[in-house]
Amino acid sequence: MDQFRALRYFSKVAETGSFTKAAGVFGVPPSSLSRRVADLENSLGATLLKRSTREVKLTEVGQRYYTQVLDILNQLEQSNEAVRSYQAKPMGHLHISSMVGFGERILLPLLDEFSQLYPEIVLDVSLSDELSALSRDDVDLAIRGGYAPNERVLAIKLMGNQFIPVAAPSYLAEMGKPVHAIELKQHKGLYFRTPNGPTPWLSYINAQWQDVSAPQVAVSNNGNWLGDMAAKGKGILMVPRWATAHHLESGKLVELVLEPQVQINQNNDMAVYLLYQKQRYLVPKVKAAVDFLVARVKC
Amino acid sequence: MDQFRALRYFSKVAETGSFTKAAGVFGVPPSSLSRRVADLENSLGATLLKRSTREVKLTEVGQRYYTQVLDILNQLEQSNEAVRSYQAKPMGHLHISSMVGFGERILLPLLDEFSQLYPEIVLDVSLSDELSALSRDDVDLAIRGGYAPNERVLAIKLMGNQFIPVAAPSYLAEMGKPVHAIELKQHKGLYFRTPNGPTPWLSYINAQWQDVSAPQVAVSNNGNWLGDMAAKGKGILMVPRWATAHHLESGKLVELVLEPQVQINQNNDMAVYLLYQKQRYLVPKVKAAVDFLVARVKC
DNA sequence: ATCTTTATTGTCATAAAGACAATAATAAGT
DNA sequence: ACTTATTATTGTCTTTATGACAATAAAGAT
Repeated sequence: MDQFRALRYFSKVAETGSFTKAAGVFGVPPSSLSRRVADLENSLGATLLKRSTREVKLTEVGQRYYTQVLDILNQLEQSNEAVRSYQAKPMGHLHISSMVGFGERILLPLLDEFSQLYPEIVLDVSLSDELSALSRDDVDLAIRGGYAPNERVLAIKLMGNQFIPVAAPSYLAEMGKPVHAIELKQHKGLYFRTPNGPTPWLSYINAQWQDVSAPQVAVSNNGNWLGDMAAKGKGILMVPRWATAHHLESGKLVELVLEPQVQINQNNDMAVYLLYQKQRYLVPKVKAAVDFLVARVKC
Repeated sequence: MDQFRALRYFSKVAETGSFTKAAGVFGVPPSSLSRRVADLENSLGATLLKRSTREVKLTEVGQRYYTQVLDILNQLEQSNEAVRSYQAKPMGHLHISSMVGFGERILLPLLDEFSQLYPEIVLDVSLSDELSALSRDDVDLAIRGGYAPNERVLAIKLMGNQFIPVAAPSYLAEMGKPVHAIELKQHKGLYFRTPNGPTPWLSYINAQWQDVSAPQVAVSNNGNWLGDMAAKGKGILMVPRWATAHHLESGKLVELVLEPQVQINQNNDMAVYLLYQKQRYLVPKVKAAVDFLVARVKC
């Protein structure tokens, strides 16, 4: 039995819920699929699909098997793709998904140069703070603030992602410069909205984590706007150092040194990670992009 | 091309470093492996193996590919094994749908023991008197009163479902004990509401079926409540023997012996059936439950 | 109850893989 | 340097597996 074919047939039938539709995809008569799937079920000694004339549904085992088979077929396809493109030069679509802030400040400015280096690569960049599934999908490279989701994905730490409190000199002149973390509660706060809600300000005071968030003046998922608000003296903002470097240099914002430290997360080992499937490093376009980004960004 | 076969051949050749040895493992001539591996290389457009007469070595891509392929083949084998294991021992979700009365009185008390017997089965029990279509719903087992519905479903008669008239001694003391069925019309009736409406009382009098229903005092689809009403002397109730056994034993209700017999249906071969779908490959969890229930419940 | 859609089965045609012998290539032994 | 032995590959035929197409059966929808 051609197991590979049987698995593709089976998973397509499961996906479409119909032998006829799936047969259409492969350009063969439904009877072929029926026979191959029956062979497969026979070899496993289990019923994978509940058939009726109107719909085809997965059984319980079928559902489990389907999930795994889909994953296996995907991996195989990726491995094949990697080998096929092995000796070709970097080309084709490269889908990069990045956090918005990092994308705007760091990634996009670099990509011009990358495009010139590899003119045959068509860039497709998505900026979003939602964490997209790297695994089964169409994303070649992802840049995220968290850790690797599974062992098939490789994570390279690009840079630290420590959030620091900043404010405009004018704001500090008016409201006073806070020294102890607890004083923040009397200030005005500008907040990032992550997919999990606005990020609180935390500080480790008297052997305990305390929320020292100031009253909200503005909340947004747009870092630029929050930065501008802060520069206008509207409040204090917790922001990654790399995202506000230009404001710090120009003097529009200054870093607040607080005692004890204020963070937005109990573990302060936040970092920006470059994620990709390790089996895809063989694909020239992926390798080119990974190498390029690591060379340019990594501290 | 049977890609999995090609992959198995390829990886065995890579592992043994020889077409001849690998061929021995599969019990086919080396020429077959040579052809399949060549096909594979052809389809990938890359050379995976460096051949010489003395040894076969992996190329650089070949090495990468080999590692990934090995992983994929392992996963597939595991998935297949998982299915076989599922077919070998009772496990997974078991969805049982039962009539309310039977479920409460008989089924649920038994299921604790069943759970202990088969800890890997997760029970999902729905109690309802609607007759859910066994085929289209995701019900593994159904318990219903009535007759065996159709071909594709296997039905096992668990117990009789004959309805008998019962009343409280206090009620009989007050209202008199009916002897002939026709007298019931002068009594008070408690009625089940089935999905088809309240069940009438029927009796075969003078070679004719007659409705001998008493005026309705209460109608409900809740057997417990009707039983309690009857025990309080509110009226006469037609109820399955198994559902009122406890009241009969405690003497709170007594069975009425009427001439001629009173039934709720013209055919008196009502029974409680255990229904499950006939499958090509027997699912252990279903078999376990069927066997268990038959052993415990069947008279 | 009838119709329509859909999966399955039967039968034949076609394509793919295996078997076996022959050949070519290369490293080892002399 | 020459021979030998081992091993992969190629040619040809046979066997097996898959596809094609028509016919049948079953289940939901009208």
